[in-house]
Amino acid sequence: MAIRTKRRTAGRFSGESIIIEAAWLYHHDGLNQNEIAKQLQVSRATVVNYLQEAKERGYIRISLSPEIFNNHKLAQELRQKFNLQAAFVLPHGIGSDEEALMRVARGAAKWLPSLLKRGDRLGVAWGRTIYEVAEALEKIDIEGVTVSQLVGSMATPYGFTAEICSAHMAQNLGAKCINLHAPAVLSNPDLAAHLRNEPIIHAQLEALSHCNKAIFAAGSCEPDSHIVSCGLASIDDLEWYIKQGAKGVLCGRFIDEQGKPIIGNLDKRIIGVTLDRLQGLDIGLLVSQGVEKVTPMLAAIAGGYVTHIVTSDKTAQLMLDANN
Amino acid sequence: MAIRTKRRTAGRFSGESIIIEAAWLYHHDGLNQNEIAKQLQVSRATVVNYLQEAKERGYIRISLSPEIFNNHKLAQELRQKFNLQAAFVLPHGIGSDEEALMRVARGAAKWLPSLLKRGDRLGVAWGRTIYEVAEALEKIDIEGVTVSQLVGSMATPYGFTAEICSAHMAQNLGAKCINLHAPAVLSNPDLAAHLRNEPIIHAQLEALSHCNKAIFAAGSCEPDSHIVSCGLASIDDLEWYIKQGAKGVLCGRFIDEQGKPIIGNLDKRIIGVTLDRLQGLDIGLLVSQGVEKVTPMLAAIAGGYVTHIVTSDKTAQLMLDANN
DNA sequence: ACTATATGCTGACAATTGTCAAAAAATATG
DNA sequence: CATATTTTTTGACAATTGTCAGCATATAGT
Repeated sequence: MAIRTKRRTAGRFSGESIIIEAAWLYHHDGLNQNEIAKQLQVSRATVVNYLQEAKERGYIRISLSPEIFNNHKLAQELRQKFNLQAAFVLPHGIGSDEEALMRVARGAAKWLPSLLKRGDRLGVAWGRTIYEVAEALEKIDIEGVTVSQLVGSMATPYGFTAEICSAHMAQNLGAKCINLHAPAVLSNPDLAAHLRNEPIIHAQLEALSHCNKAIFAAGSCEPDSHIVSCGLASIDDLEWYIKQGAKGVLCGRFIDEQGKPIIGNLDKRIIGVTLDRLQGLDIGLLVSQGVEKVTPMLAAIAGGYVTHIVTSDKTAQLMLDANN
Repeated sequence: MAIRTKRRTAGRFSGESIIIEAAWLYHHDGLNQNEIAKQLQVSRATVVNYLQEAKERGYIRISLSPEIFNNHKLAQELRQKFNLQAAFVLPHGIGSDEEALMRVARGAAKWLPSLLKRGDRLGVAWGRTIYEVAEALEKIDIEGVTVSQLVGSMATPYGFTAEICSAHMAQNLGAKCINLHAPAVLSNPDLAAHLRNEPIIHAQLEALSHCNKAIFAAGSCEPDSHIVSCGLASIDDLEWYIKQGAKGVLCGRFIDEQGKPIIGNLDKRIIGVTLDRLQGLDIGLLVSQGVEKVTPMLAAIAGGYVTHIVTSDKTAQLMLDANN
């Protein structure tokens, strides 16, 4: 009785499994299934079976270029875990945190225009990151966009102010710019209250409270935090807020783990948007990067201020690893 | 005038190039082009374009499992470089040369049946490798196959002889076996000549000269070569042939670099096939493996005796690297 | 501002690939 | 040695994917 191999062997060219031969001809030599069927003397349907088996056996690996797609994967995971509309994860790269920040800022700048459409009113916060986004923006022109400065101005040792952030952004977006002609923080609550009632300031605050989109960064509550080094808060202020459970800073306001604003002495002296105005926007774009920003970012997300996010892969991974 | 990015940006989910998003959805999430088109708000034709660009840009890598396909690739290269009908390259593996020889022999045994069809007359040479092939053959039954012993018998220290090689092979193939009832080498040319004219031997030699397929190994010309250790040739014989340019041994005959037989004292005393009979066969299956076999194998191929080859990846690579 | 050129997008059609039930072949079983 | 069971192959059809000419939009040049 003739005993033969069940499955046909290729024989013709390679002696190896006909499955490997089919996979080779298809993926390496680029033949189509008909040509392969003819060459291997089987039906085309059989070639389909062989190719599927080659896939199942793992002979063929379709890998998505990791450095490109890993970040995309992280973005999807961020999107899912935090219920965001969209996320953009950039490679941290091998360089310093400084370089990563620049890359994230450039990424946000590249993305921002496609998130805006005519008639939008964009609120712009202030900080190093936002400044770099504004600088990195290529000059484009979307009709009828208005940019609003979300917090008052501040003299900084860095040479950039809230005014410059929003002005540059408006300039590069070809947008109208509404600045907030007031200091970010005053020494005295009463003065702040009076200033808020000044007609010009009142109008500006009114305008920014009608923004439908906003771009901001998360600030950390660590002692070397920006909010202290720029002079907005004193070390004592910071310690007080931390004692109250502050986990981050958003537009000059301290927030707790759930993203709820912590109202304290400082808040009464600040001229700027209140956080309730930043909830439920069409787009709340959080641009931040770095280990120390993870907790603040999570808090901001928990508070419902964020619909879109731009960050680095490293930061994204830390956010995903955080067990909450 | 509104200046926008030329290509639509995905915006919706990832901010990254829409091309990456399309590639991701297609290859990772397994969506089809219609679903992707709907999701990205473009036509399906555009999705096709995106996917093609992703391929061109190298975002998607389809790699063929190297451990599987490398040998297939080597086989193809052998086939091409040496103008062979087919090649079968087996992994040398991490073990000893002994193990590799066994693997190659088993590979040849697995392949051989698919190379035979009814009515074939298969010439079988002799040697360690061929013996292992005969042993490894699974018992099958191809009608009307005849196996011929290509060279006379020889007492060997290994306990296998040309007779056993061909007999086992015939047995496992369910084939008729024509043995050569004579010693492989005689001490005296005249005696050999007389023996060749003996009717029974003459008939057997006549039979084997009508083989249409043959299986053989290549022997090396090194001092520890099998042809010496088995007693077919003396060291003096070997040295004489090497001086004449011998590069290998095929069926007991010395060949030069071009595969041409070198006729010497020994040839007149041998009972066995002459090499001219091994040229132009339907199939000449060379089964050999090992560094020291590279030169003999190349010589055998140059002589036109080989249409099919079974070897190890290591050996195949050396053959391909040889600059001729 | 207007036209020229390039680039990207689309719809309609062509080609390729996937599915599935049934036939054929191989193997197991009574 | 006939029959049952499993595996492999196949043909016909369905779904998916690829192509290409023409259209729309963007950029460049004057």
